[in-house]
Amino acid sequence: MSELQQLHAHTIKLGLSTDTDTMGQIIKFCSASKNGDLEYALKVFDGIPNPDVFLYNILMKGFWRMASRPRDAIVLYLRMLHDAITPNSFTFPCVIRACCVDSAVREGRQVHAQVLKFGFGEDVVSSNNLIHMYVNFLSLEEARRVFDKMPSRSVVSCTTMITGYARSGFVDEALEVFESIPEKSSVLWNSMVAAFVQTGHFHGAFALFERMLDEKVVLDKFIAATVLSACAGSGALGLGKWIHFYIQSNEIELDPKLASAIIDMYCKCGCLEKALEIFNGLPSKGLSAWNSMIGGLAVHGKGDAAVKLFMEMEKEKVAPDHITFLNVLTACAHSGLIEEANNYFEHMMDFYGIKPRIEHFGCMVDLFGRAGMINEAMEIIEGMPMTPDASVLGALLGACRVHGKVELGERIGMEAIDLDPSNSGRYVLLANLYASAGKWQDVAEVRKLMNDREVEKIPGFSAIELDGNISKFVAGDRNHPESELIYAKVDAVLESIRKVGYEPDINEVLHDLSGEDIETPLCYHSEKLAIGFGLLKSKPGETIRIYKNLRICRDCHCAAKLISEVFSREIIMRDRSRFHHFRSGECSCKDSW
DNA sequence: ATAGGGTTAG
Repeated sequence: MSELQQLHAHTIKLGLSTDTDTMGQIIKFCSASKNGDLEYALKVFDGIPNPDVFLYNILMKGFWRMASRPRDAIVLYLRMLHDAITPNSFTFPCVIRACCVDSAVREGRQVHAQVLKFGFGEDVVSSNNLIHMYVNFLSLEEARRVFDKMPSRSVVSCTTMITGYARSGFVDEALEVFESIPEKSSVLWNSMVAAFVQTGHFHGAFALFERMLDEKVVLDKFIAATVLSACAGSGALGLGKWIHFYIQSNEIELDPKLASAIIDMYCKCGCLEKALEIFNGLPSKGLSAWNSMIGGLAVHGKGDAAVKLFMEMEKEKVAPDHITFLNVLTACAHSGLIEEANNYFEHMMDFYGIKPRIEHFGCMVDLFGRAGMINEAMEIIEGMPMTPDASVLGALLGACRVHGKVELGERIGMEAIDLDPSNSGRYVLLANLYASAGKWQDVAEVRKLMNDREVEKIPGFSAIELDGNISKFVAGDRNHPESELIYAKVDAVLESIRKVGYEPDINEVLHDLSGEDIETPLCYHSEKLAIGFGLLKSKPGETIRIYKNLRICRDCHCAAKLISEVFSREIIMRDRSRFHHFRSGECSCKDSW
């Protein structure tokens, strides 16, 4: 910047201080390069009597890109029109983006009209930015209308559309757009893999990734991060390790996001030690790496370690963000650290000035709910500055179910269901709550409501990976080719733990939280089939890792503890909300989940 | 003439 100022002084001496082209270069440097200075650019701009369209464009770019002042970019555009300067094809991408990041919906639509008025309706870049803007406004129909009207769509148009569909959960529409363009770039491939991941279609993500490798598309750091998140989401450790190895052997740069994706993958696939090893080995730990590691310790029930790591982070002067606190609070919730959570909740607001979001309140509700402090949980909900959403109420409903608060749970459950009628979990929770109180009539009514509304039940499954192959089991499943053997093993295993006191809890069958089919005998729940298969196929002493998409049921939890003791096996099971490490007859969750 | 668009973690 200092060299630039010297140069600027020089140009003034030469009498060029009002020369548009020369000043254009100076403003371009100030408002478009990394170490520029927007204020300086503004001063220079103000000294120019008749700025041309290039000057306006480049300064608008500076406003939204360098200074995050999108509003000023929009104002500058208005001034430009007022000065009767005709916009060109470079003008609109800037203004549209400014409307987009400023969430200026009304202005955005007006700018769209002007794009057409000035004759840039067929400009590819302007159209792509319009699509991006409407996607950001969550107005997929308008985005699609722009997309459909384009005389020639680029691969960028498709990528933007796919990303938009994915964010709103429309994976089929995304796939249709993906297949519609023959020349696929690696960015496009990545956006489609990410679309599968974001919508929870991990299988689709892996299948597309394989197809991508077949077509010899280069596996870059973006795709690596996306596939790692798919591995994290589905517990696919084998593939996750493969990607990690690939990154190392191809010397792909470990940027903060990629490092965080690797750590998160190891955490979510049950390898906490490996995650710590990578975390500790990072030459410089970005905020994202700290966040992932704290979050990992949280879901593994290591609240103390998570809190300690957070303190270390403060010592290293890394500024935490709202995710850091979400993870710290989650850690406290899963370890029953009530006082610490209260302190950090305050600390976040008072010391760091971070306003709690709805997720933070949800976390506090969960914390008190798990600890059976229902009144405190209620107080959190009543004190929230925003309307509680279904997930906050769902957390309280879960607590009511566990602690037998039938009346409150009934009221909260109804509210949560009304707010999000398509979420099957809340119906199941409410039905379980009624069942535990013996209110069978109400159980039947909830079931009927669910049927009438055609709410899709998520089938519970347990998955186990052995030698890189993933086997999936649902309750009472006989589809596995070795199913005879597996069932015999399960029977034998249950017999041997019965000798040390296992008794199937018949009463719990009707109101467990696992979402397994109620008709299936407890002894063939998917968790037990997966454990049986694991014992059958692995060597003595090897750790058994299981992934369950819903929450583990109470009876399976009890059985797993005993199995870990009788068979001297460590069993690491990830369920919907956390990890359970079964070892020597005990579980790391200390029976509160 | 100069300049513009899409992808990844928590």
